[in-house]
Amino acid sequence: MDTSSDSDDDKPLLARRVPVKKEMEVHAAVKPMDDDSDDDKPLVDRKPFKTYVRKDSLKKNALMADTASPKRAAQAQASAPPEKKLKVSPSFVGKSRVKEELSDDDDDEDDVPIAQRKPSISSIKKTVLVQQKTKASSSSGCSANAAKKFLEKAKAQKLLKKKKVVKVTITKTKKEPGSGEGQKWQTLEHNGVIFPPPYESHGVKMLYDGKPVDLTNEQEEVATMFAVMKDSDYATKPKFLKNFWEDWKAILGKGHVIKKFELCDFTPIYDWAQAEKERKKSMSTEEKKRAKEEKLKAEDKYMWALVDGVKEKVGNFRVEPPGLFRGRGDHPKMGKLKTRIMPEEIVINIGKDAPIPECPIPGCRWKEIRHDNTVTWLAFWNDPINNKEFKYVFLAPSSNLKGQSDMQKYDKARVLKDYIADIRKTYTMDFSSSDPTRKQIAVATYLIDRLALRAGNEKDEDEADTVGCCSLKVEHVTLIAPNSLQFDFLGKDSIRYFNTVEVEEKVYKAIGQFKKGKAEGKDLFDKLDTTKLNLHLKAIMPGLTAKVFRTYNASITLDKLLQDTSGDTTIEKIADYQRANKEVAILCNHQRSISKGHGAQMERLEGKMTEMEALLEELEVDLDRAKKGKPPLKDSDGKVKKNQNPEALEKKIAATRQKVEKMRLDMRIKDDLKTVALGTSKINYMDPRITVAWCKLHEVPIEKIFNKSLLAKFAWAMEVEPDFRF
DNA sequence: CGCTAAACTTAGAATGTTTGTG
DNA sequence: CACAAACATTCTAAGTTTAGCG
Repeated sequence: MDTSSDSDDDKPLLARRVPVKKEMEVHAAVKPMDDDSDDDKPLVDRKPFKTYVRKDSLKKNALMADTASPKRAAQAQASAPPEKKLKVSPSFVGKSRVKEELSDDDDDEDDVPIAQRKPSISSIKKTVLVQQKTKASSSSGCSANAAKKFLEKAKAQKLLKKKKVVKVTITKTKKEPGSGEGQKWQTLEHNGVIFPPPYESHGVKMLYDGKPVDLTNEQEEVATMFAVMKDSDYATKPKFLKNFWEDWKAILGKGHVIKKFELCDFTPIYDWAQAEKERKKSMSTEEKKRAKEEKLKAEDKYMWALVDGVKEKVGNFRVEPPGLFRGRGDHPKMGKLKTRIMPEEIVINIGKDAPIPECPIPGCRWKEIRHDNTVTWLAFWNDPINNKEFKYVFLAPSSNLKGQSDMQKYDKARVLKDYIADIRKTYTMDFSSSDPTRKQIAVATYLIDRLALRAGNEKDEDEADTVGCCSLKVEHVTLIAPNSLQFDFLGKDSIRYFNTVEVEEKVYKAIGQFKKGKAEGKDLFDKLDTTKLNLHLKAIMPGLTAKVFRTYNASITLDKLLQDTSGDTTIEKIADYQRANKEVAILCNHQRSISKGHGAQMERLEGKMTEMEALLEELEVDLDRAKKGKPPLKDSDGKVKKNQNPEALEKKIAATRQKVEKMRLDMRIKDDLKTVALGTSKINYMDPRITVAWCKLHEVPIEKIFNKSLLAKFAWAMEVEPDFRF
């Protein structure tokens, strides 16, 4: 595989992450790793197989049956034995309790209002269960000695391995904690959402044509939103300015003195805001702490929900404050006013028997109260920028509900593993299909599989113009003879995907054919959209959709790369992990912008480096002279250096050399990673069980890899065996 | 079906906090 | 101890997929 040349593959792989503006040569393809080692041989050589859906693989997958659709679930279960079991370690059941311990260490006041309420019947059962299990599994706590415990446990696990594996098997169905069809919960209590404070006027007057102007509160509020963005990139974008001006003008009203945007001077407001920032920064740590505590106390009741009697963290309980829309990339709506959301616009979802949260703004009421236990949201409102869309309030990633569905996501990807060989064979055959739709599906699937492209839905006129696989346009792919393709397009978040890959002859030809006779701007895959593609994928494997390939390839790549890590010390092991993580991030094209201090930081390191090298040279001279018995030279201040024996000098030289080497390496890593975002794949793509297992096997404390949030989010994955393979 | 509405996952930037270093 | 760099958290935009309807 082309991913194998470990020593120098960093460079070519990295070369792809090109900052959007710069052009750069691309040297190599990034390909997902997998264990199917014959995969890069011409796929044609493989024996074809008969049908899409193989009976033997169908039955593997009761668990794939799709969560949301009762109908499909029923079908899936009809064709597949429902007694498919899912292994769950005992502590899984007690997870929510463990999770709380994990995330609660900063405020142990569990019994805030919400928790005081009587638990529902089902929750009593659950709580008992939870408490029983807690003792057995309390090892994944996040306390000071957690790392030690983790290691001890890992060691024990390693030794005993097969022995005490008390696996509880539960029947896996689509139903979540609750029981009915598509039910997500039985009881749900929460306190609604918290609103941003009302606008407080600062009374600072902006200038119009050089003269101060009076503004109403509302006018001033919007002017301030704009003023404070002076230093951001948006302030230079014409579209942003235009959209802001349009919305603000409307608020100013017809007869207002302010007529022309060009005559507006917001600097007084900007200066005030800067001063305000400064003032806040200069508050004593005491004051800051106090303010923070107060805020926390006021918000505490909104932070938690009771789901089936279990206290769970709420994700985004804060209603988004008004502001100017910050769309990414070339977004047609950037700069538009995102208006303040009022309680009257908010729909609350809550258990039938739960008290309805009091509306925090006096004299207001909620838009609607629902009791829908087939969904997981606690509240939503219409997005003021795009009224057809919604903003939801969900539980935090550490919640049971989210954890369950996260695990299902990875389990689904693991099922794909059983199908992937056949899927690859099939699409390879279909590269030469005479049915044009089939051919396009084959090529699209190939790209999604090998390049980890996203599905690529159609986008509206009023969104940034970005694409994914199905929505690729003719100009996004260039043929490079003899058989390479160059991709250059803006994907999600307007992040550039720029990559040149060698592909199979047939793919190369097919792309050429798809492009032929089409003008720029035309769809490369004209017979295809994500719905059709996913429909096709579902026919191959229950629950299979385009995004599963990304999860699969990310996880399998991590799994593979972690197989042969060589680090001895913990530090080296962590570096090994990060290297693997980096590969995955590159595969998924996860980028970040170069931090603003990066250039300067590198220069500073460069300077230090030169310094050290100079020192090294000086030491060599000293050594030389010392060996010959000559007295040492004067140092830079003109003083005579103290005499040193050759042994000491040699030691010092060796140490310095080592330091220089380490620095060189650090610098390279820093530079390599300047545009690579490792976090996204860790949070969303790499099965945490791979990481946990690897940590156990290599006796690396899991805390070195997962921060507090991730530990809480991945509580469900903590008990895997050290020999877990994705 | 093909469309739109709805619900949920994934994403990078911005902001806040901790840690390392001189 | 001051400052910056690293790291963690928050924020909300931008995707994917599913549901439901005519």
